[in-house]
Amino acid sequence: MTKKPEEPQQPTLYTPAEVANFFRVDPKTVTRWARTGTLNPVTLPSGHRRYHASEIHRLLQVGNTPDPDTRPAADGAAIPPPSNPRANAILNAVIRDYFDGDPVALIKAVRDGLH
Amino acid sequence: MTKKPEEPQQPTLYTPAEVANFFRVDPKTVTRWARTGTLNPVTLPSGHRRYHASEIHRLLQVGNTPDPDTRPAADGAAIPPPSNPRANAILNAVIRDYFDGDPVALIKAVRDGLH
DNA sequence: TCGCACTCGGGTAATTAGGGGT
DNA sequence: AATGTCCTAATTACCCGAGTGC
Repeated sequence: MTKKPEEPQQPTLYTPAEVANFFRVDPKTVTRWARTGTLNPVTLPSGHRRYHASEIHRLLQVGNTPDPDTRPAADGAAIPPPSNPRANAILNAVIRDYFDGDPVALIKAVRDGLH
Repeated sequence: MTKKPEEPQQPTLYTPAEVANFFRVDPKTVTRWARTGTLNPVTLPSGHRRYHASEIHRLLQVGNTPDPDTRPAADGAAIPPPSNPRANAILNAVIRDYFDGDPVALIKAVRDGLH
């Protein structure tokens, strides 16, 4: 982020319009899905919504390997990214605010979200 | 990160770009939130802003449905979100931006920070 | 001191939410 | 029951130039 954007990264959150295009429906319909609980988006302070890419992909049944989102190169992924002090700072804050200060809990959460 | 537990933990501060990535909005929007009082950032002498991680995390979880509601168990699902849905958006962003989209790399980083 | 990416402003076009009615 | 469309108000995105951070 404060680094370089370089490649067209895959967003982890989608806008209503993007989701609407994926499903070929009106954005209004996407909004209804959110209100009825079909989708669980992130809500901005203003009330606007952003939809989890993983959730959208799952519903689109793109659940194959070509999933453009978080893809763990299970195999010998050349060289693991170097430890980033910035990332460490953020992770500490996340662990403190979301996982009761327990790093293991975070690892579990991420791991559970993988297979 | 989880190492060097010596000093009193300083509050983690996010840049406008980082906050923008977490919410999938334009950095300008983050600035607007600050001006309208939605966010109470640290203001540098120059006028630039830095946002408290705790505050961002709090807003980020407002729109996320904390309840593990009944989800359509679509088999062959893609990568489901982390078990802690409230940390979903931010963790995915961190994985994407700092760990080359590789969740395993994040886990390693956290694990290495434990001892 | 230089360079580059980022952030600050404003101004204007494009999206979004919400309700109502089809 | 589920969508698509019309409307308004509110919010957000992209444009610019200038200043700041690292």
